[in-house]
Amino acid sequence: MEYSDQILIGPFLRRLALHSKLTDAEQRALGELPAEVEHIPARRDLVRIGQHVADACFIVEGLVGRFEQTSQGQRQITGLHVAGDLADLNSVVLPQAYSALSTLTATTIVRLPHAPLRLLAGDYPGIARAFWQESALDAARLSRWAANLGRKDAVARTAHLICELACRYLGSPPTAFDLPLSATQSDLGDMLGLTRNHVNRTFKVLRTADLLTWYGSKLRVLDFDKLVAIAEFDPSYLALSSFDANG
Amino acid sequence: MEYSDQILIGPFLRRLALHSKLTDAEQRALGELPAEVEHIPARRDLVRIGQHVADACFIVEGLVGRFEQTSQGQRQITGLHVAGDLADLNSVVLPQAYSALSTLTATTIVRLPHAPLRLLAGDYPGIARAFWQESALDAARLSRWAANLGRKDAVARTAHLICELACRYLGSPPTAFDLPLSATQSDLGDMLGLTRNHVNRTFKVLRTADLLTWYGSKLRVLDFDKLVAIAEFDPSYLALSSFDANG
DNA sequence: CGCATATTTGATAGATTTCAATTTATGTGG
DNA sequence: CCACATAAATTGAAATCTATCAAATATGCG
Repeated sequence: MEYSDQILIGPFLRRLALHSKLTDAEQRALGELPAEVEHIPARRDLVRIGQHVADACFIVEGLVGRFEQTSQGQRQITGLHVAGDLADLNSVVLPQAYSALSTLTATTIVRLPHAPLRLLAGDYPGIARAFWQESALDAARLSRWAANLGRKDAVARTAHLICELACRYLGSPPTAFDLPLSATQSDLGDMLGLTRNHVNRTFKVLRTADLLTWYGSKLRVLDFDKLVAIAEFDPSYLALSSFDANG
Repeated sequence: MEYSDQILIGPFLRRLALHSKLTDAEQRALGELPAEVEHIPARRDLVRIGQHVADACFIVEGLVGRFEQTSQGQRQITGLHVAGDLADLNSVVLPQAYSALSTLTATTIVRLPHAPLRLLAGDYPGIARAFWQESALDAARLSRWAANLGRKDAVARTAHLICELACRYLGSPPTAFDLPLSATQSDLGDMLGLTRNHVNRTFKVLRTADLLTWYGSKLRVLDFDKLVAIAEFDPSYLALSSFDANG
């Protein structure tokens, strides 16, 4: 165990508390969960489709994607998890995985066994509700992600992805900033439902319009507001405190 | 009140019991929820984006869609709810709606106020877990829906939609059957991320291949297995008992 | 340096949208 | 039952977007 549990789970606790009111006892109970850090390289499966999962992955650092795959080997990323997310909390109530979970970058995680999570949810209604709410937010993000794939062209779709990621990384709408998006353009294609080839062209368009630059595997956003406009991005579905209060 | 509550909620109870074990007391408590039937015409909003919702909609009969919409008036349907679904159970923990909910056909619903649902979830851990699980299944369907939009062409996408709907209507994989899909091709376009124009052409392809017929607003599937093959459809994510057991 | 991987670019084919028009259903009032 | 109005389905042609194939250029790494 490298850090104290409290420090690890802290960001997630803050996130939960943001939407749900947790009593001191509930917060303490969450903080006492067993936690052992694991360092995982990029491009590794945390969960495979069909696997019977026995723990949920808390992301300490890094970027993790939710993958669907066709038999042809085609992949579609349907959601992302950043530091502070409890990536597959769903698995507590659905142990059989219907999507895969893979690291996009080198990632530090903590595996939280289902058993104590179930006990917590059973003993503390506030925790049960907070967990359920996380799944509901997951669904809200997935729904928006689907709308993106269905009804926006490559440029707007890409802009929307960048906006979502920026807000979730920073917790607030930024102006100009660096996004540690160390994913390849292939990965971006899997997120956007585009070929890596077309991702490249699309980024070129955004670069030419002076909306962003792309150096190394880091993205610098130059004009967030214009990206928001192109993407028709409305951050309220992310339920981040910086944007609006949420009951 | 037109029917007894038990009869109304019955299908949903059976669905819940399919995944989660509920005690007799829990089932009884659910059965005692207040229930008043409402008949709603096609093409009406049950929930608008941004609205602060105070009850969840149980679908007794009909077809309801989850809508995302762009400012340009473009719409994308990201999921469907059929008879027996508790459509926006999510709203119990996320009262502010991030997606709209609209009827696609004439629909009979029961509005279940949040307050008693919250009490039930607080008093009975089994119910809390069952509700959470419904949200998790919602997320699983949304993820697959997104993958569909991102990585399949019009024909495969359409085939997949039909397969999902068929399985959810019938609860089991059918051979040849009628699908009461009384949605216009425009609505289908909103589901599939296609123009109504291209939906029409796509159905023509499926018809020409003798996979289905389309008369009135009813769909007859002629070759379910071939549709499954085209769609690369794997029903396990629907967690219907007829396909596989689910922990 | 040499290799592997990722990015960039070009040319072409294919899929889908858009615009436009026609035909076919569906409903409504007389 | 008919005439009419309206909405939906069907079809066509052109424009646009994206994928596919192929190659060239960077970039990182041992």
